[in-house]
Amino acid sequence: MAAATRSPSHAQDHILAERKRREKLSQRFIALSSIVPGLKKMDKASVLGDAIKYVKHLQEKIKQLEEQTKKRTVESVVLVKRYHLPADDDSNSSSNDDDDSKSNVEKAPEIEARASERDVMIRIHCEKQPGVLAKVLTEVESLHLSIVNSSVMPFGNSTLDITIVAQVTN
Amino acid sequence: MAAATRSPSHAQDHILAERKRREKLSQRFIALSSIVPGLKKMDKASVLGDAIKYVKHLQEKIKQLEEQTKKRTVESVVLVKRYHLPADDDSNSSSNDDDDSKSNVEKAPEIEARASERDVMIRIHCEKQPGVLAKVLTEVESLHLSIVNSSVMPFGNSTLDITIVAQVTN
DNA sequence: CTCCACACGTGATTC
DNA sequence: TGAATCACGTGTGGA
Repeated sequence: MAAATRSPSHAQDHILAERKRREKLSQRFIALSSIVPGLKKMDKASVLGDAIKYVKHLQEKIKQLEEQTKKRTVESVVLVKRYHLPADDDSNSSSNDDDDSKSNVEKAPEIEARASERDVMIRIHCEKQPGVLAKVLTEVESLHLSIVNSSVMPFGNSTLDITIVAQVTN
Repeated sequence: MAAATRSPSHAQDHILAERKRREKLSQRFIALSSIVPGLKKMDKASVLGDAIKYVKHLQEKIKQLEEQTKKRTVESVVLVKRYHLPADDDSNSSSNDDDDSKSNVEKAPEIEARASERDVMIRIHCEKQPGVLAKVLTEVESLHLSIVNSSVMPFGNSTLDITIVAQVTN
């Protein structure tokens, strides 16, 4: 009850440890205040408060941006159907997993087709991948089509625009 | 120097104020730790450290998402409406239609344009006419565009599909 | 029993 | 002069 902390050697140890703890905290406070923009008051309370407000703001912004990108990607896939590569398992795929931090943004290729007499035109706007042209061509030829003309154009950083004209072989 | 805190009435006031300040800080700490996901240690130091790390992560993510949306937004397809070429044809419409085997396909040229970064893609689906390519190219070049790639494909009997990739020259 | 983290009261400093 | 903030040393309680 009376004398709690004896052993003067460890007493000084305690005060030293506590001093170190405070220093660490102060350091973290400084670090936190350095990455939060628009800080007017450097109070500990203000730093914490503004940091909280800032984090909430960032979270909200991220949510909005992710919705935007999701909508955008879905919005530009309206043209034809979904592209079905062979050799892929068909699964139910109604998984309701919520997001992880990094969600892969999948871009569905836009495919447009039109026919006139014996000619068929296929236009594909997709991501630039090695071997995609050959894959598409073989895919097309595997049908009743003989390719008459084809053109591949790079567009932007990572996009390809493939135009194919083929004729039906009956 | 000697006696600092006079007025014993205000002495208790001081300790009270300090107590309130601590309470506010603790409250903020709790609030901060509640919005930072994946917290294992509830240490003040750990809360601060993880909050710092989390804020940095959010900032980085926002930067990436904003870049993505920028590209996506610009890349959206814009279907150009009826483009009236400076061709001066007074249409003798409707009167004597020759016996077409099929219904009249739309004669107005379809023009589609999309942009990504500095690249602009223009696709024209129109009737096959002599000199139409040169006309289109000069038309495009007369704008702020330098042509990077172009392709012309015949399609069907009397249709042309022109694809042009150009870059804005500012 | 030894660490570790916390809250407390208190003196000093600043506006 | 107050009011408000800070760092310090210390006691205490939980792993």
